[in-house]
Amino acid sequence: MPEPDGDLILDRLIHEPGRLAILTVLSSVSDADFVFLQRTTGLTKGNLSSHLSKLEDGGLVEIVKSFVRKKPNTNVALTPVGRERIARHWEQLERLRKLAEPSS
Amino acid sequence: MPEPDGDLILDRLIHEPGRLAILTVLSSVSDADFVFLQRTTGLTKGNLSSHLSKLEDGGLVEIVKSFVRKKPNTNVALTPVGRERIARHWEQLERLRKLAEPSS
DNA sequence: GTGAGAGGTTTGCAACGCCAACTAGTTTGA
DNA sequence: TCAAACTAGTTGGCGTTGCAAACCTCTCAC
Repeated sequence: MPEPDGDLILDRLIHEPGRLAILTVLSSVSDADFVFLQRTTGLTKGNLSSHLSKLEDGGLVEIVKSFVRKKPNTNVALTPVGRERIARHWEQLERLRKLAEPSS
Repeated sequence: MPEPDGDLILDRLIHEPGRLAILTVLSSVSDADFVFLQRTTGLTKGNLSSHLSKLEDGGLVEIVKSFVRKKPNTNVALTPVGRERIARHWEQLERLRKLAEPSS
């Protein structure tokens, strides 16, 4: 089965809209806590929780749990790997979009 | 539950990598047959078939089946609606990507 | 006619996303 | 003081999806 164009394979872990939103927010803030992410992405708690687990499993983010003012606090930040992979992902999308432009 | 940014909701029908690839190819060629799409997208037949059905159900593409040199031939083209929706989708992605750029 | 190949479609299943329900602890207030 | 309400998440159940393998129908070469 012929590959389409070499490396135009989109990373599903990143591509999923919910996670893309999370990663996008994280790209611009260095780190964020659960509540902040929930507000900015519009995801439900459950959703956000499971997406974060997957991103952590994939090594894209680092999660640090602690207690802030006696309440549980989940802090999330991109790992260097995550930062690189999301950058690559945007490049892939850009490349794909270019293909779609009929030179017009 | 607060909406994240109003209309930054990604269209899942379009966003799915396989279909994004199909739509991207179709954006640049006006119409294409099954085999051509399979080659350019790298999808398997089964996959391509089911994705095309979904795109058709969603009104994004028009599918015309006929016989070419006695063999079945499936021809696919974007509908005006499809063309518009994929354009909007790229806009949404662009907006999202902009959010990720920390002004650097 | 028989085998190989083209051009797809259908099926079966694992993985995924999503919401609702639940857990664990804290604050409020009667 | 003790229960109701709130904060901050996690887990479970379920429907949907994507994927590849198996299958189908027809054609052509021999």
